[in-house]
Amino acid sequence: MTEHREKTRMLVAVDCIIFGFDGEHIKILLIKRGFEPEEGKWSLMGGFIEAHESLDEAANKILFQLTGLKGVYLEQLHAFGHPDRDPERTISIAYFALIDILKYETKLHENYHAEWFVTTEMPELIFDHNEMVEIAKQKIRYKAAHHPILFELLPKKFTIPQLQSLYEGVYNTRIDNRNFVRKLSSTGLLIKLEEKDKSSSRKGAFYFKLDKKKYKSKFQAFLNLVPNAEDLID
Amino acid sequence: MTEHREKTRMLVAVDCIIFGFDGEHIKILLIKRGFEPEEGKWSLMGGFIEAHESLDEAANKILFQLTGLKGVYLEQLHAFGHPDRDPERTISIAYFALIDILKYETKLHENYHAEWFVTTEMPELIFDHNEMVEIAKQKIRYKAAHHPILFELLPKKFTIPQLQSLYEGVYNTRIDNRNFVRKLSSTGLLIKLEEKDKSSSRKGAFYFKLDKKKYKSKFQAFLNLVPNAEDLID
DNA sequence: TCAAAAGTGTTATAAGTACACCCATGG
DNA sequence: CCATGGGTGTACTTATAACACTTTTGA
Repeated sequence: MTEHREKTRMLVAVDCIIFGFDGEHIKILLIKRGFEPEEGKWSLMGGFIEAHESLDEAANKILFQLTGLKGVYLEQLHAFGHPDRDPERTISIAYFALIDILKYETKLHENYHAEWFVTTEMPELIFDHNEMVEIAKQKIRYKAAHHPILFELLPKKFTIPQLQSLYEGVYNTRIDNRNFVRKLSSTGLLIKLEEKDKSSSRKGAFYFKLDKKKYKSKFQAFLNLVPNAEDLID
Repeated sequence: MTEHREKTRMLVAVDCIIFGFDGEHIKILLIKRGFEPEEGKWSLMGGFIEAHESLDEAANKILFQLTGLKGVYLEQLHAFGHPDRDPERTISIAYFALIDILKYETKLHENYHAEWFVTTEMPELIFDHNEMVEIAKQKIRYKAAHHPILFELLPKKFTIPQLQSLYEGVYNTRIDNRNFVRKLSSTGLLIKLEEKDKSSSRKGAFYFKLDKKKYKSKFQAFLNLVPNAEDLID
């Protein structure tokens, strides 16, 4: 961008940190590499940027290759560029995705030897991928403290107990159920359905769905669903 | 990062959005390009990543070249990679810096034909640099609503009226002085000095300095110095 | 003495937190 | 009929917002 000194051309990659929630735990989708370098080791799904595509396009493509999903929540996280982060000089732009784990097509697992891992029990990853995952977890905790992104991890209809255990999982803390419900309903984001989910209790828990209009309009508002959401790092 | 298809190597650049505050306005430091491409037009200061350096190192180097400053606030903003953002395919990692405009060595202006511009009266910039600046302004508004980053723009000693007009400038709003002072003192970040700044009133305004220990420890805390800090975009 | 900016308190409203019991149901 | 998880209300504390007058001083 400035004067012409020697211009070093480099590989530029995109790596995706894909989060899902199975009703109990936050999980990350990893692949066991069937190719060099580092064949046989676990890594994030990624790929090189091609000449014709933008970063966002590349990230969406990679996400689609592994999950079969389009139009899901995907956000640029950070660019990583330590000279020795990869055997050949490569800059990687990391993205994180939040997907409904049930929409994910399990068949695609096999092509890529992919597997979901609970975020607290992850294998060693190649290159700086462990660092990327840590930064992504931090970012989600930071952002979800004020914006309703965690809904992206849930199916269209979900129960309050599910939602609460999602927040409790992300923040590794117990949340008072009465305060949680009050804050939730003050957002006006939820619409109560007739139907109940009877799968996890005799009484059953009512399903809710998102009010999509309000969701879009309040997406940037500060919601504060998480108590004591201080000391979070961006 | 995934299977070997054709690997396209690209130029990777760093561009710096450098913010300063002159006591009245937030300003951005731009250079008039003395080199191709786009010679004679205004742009951000930038440079290509070299083979041996990390992204942060490159950004710090570029900042130093233009300002003579080291160790100032510098944060990665976003990676830009539209295929046609630049005549030759280039990925640019944008950083933003917050500097004390008085520390800046004016001599360096001349080497680069640099000039400070009020953020509301900026010239047309090359490539996607206008977009970068917009995103940087947004980011600062978002971040400064909860974290005390704006102190990075002030000299070691500063007055409350200066600080307030800084916030008023960033958010383009008037802030109630009594509420502002109360919130400020509840943070415990400021230490009152004996000395007064007599330059802008007969009465004079007391200088304050940052309590650096508390500043570091509270840097991640949510401070909420900005009223109605909602509807801010990350 | 007055113009111009600095500095200071109170009250009302809203939000957050802590806390414990009843409800509905299937087995 | 009882064990299990779902659902609800109240009182207290804290934070925020609105609001106007007095102080200091150099010219």
